[in-house]
Amino acid sequence: MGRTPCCDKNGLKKGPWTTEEDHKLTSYIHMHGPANWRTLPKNAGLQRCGKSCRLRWTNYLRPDIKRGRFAFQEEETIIQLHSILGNKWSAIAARLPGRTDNEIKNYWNTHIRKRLLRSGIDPVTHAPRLDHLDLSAILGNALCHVNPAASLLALLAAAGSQPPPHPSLINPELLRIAAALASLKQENPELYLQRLQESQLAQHQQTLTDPQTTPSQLTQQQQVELDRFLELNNNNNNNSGTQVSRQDNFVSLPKDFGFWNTIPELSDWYYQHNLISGGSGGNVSNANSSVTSTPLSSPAQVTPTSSTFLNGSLSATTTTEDERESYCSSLLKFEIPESLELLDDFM
DNA sequence: AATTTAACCAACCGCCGAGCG
DNA sequence: GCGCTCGGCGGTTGGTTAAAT
Repeated sequence: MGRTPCCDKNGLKKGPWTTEEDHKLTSYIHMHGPANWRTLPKNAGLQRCGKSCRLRWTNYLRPDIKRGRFAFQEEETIIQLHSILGNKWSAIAARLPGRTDNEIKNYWNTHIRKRLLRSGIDPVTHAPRLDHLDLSAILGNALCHVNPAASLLALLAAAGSQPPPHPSLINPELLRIAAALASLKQENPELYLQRLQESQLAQHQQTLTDPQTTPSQLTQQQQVELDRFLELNNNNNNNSGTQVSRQDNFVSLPKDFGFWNTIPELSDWYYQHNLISGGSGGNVSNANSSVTSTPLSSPAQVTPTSSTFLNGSLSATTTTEDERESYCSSLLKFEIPESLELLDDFM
């Protein structure tokens, strides 16, 4: 009944592999193929468990493994896929040729996760998180490179305004608006608070952070998200320099999304001017009206791809920590249409 | 120069579903 | 149909190296 045990662990070697062991394993698999891990160690002359041999082969010795540092594009893909798939490392690895699940998992835990946290993004939900936001870093960056009005953001956040300002405010133009909002808060705090209370942000955030357990198989929704992402990636790769139609690949900003909904007049103004869709206004049809967009109903908010937003300013092969971190921050910016100047009237 | 701390990553552990006997 | 193992997976550990004190 059943099978004989995979291996008797007594007397089998553990720990790091020697080059001699690697050579034995590689030679055997080249001759016989990676089949029947139970009998492989004995046949190959290895004092190892079959499981250990399989791990060594799949994670290190396999000839198609791409060693070395992750390319920028790979990192971006990992972040995107993780936002859709969660900690399904094998599923992510299946879409990154040459990378193993173990390698991706390690890289996520030691690099990407920390970088997202520093950028104020929850690495689990991929949503902006004020409690993880390094405000001093953002403030410093804004003061040096963007616009002093960023300080208003930090001040608002530090003052505990709820819900927290959306990171898109890091954009200089939006920072200008933030300054006006801060002024509104100062001059008419009751109206300001009323706007905040009318927000449905909490409800939306709950849908973003629904702590459901992850099944071993992809859910139908995850598969849809993944297909959408892969299709978008293919389109971007096949049409370099050509922006993918958001109307086709993204669902425009929901009306109850983030910061915008904290100021209903602001979001209404956008709808009325057809800058975002889904509300009383029309679709995103204006080429200059790429306010923001997000895929529909993902378990976590998915950030747009770099090719959509960076205009090729950052090469796919640039890999320094500073550049990557800078890119993470840039993901938090959105393009603002010139017509947004009309907001001055609104203010 | 010595020690401590942090970062990295290969390898192990334990669980689970599929499938064999 | 049942018991068991295999193969795969995600989480965790611990050894090694680099950086900081």
